[in-house]
Amino acid sequence: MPNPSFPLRRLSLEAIVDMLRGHQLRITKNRLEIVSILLRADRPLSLEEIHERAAGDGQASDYATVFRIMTLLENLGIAQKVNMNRGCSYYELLNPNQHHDHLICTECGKVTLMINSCPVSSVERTIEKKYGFSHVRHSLEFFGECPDCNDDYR
Amino acid sequence: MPNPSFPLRRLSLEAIVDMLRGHQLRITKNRLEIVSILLRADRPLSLEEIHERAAGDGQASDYATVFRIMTLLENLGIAQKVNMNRGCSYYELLNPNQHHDHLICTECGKVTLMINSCPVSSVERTIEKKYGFSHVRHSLEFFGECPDCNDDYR
DNA sequence: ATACATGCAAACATTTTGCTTTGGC
DNA sequence: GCCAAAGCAAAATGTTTGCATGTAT
Repeated sequence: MPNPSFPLRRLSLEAIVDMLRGHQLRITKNRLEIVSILLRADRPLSLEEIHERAAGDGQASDYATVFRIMTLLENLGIAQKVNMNRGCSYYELLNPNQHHDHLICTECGKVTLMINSCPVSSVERTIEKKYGFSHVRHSLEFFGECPDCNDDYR
Repeated sequence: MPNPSFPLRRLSLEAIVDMLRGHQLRITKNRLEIVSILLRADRPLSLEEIHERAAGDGQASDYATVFRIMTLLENLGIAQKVNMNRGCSYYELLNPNQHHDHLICTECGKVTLMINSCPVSSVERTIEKKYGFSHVRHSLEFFGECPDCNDDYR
């Protein structure tokens, strides 16, 4: 589904709106609001969290609409699911200029973004050659106990 | 919950049985069968798949029992969930002597195990120091299109 | 005006729990 | 025999769809 004619070049509301337009998709209040919420988020959000935050600005947008918009953004390559090892899906926008991985506390759930230290990106091309795969991407999360939750010395 | 007095030293039915005993847990037909299924599996299995395979050997064990046994094995550190980016959880046994990561085809779902090439394990200690986390582990999956599914040149 | 997007409601899938019965120790 | 584990059934949770209405183009 991602249309190579309209790549996302930077992470901004305007760039995403342009991409939607490029796919003949409509610019609606719900889409603008959800993208805006994701742009402001400092960690991946669940559908429920997105739904709540959208409701904060007035009347709630529908949960199914949140689901459909996130599915759309995912199919367009604008957003992606993040593995939080929980019972539901978490989403974040995909920044074409800056990759990051996640460090997640298994106790309190706090998410630390690890920017520009990815030990894996360079391996993807190697894997494509070695295994004959194409379009290889990765999902890398570290899980552990953050300093606040680690009670080894209490 | 994992009891340091009874670490899993190798991946075998006997070693896992010993670990269950060490925790005063009972050795039941269901537990033996599910561990045996997981030992035979060459890829992570969903609860439903485990349930099906267990049913194959006679009368079906209960789905809730499969769930409870997998939750137990996970809490003991014998098994772990693997992120397959699907609608349900997949489990595999954790081999204390040999780490592997996964290469998953987004089209057909085929899973390739990548043994002994993990580019990340060595980073865990660094992350513990840098971020003050403890007991850091990781989850790393590569997603792409396998040679059979890649239709770029057809 | 014409689709596409939304809201609402319901269906579906998966996970999880309560409680009685069974069986490992 | 005792208590943990299993079986059964139902609840809880999260995801997905159908269809009538609203709205961006």
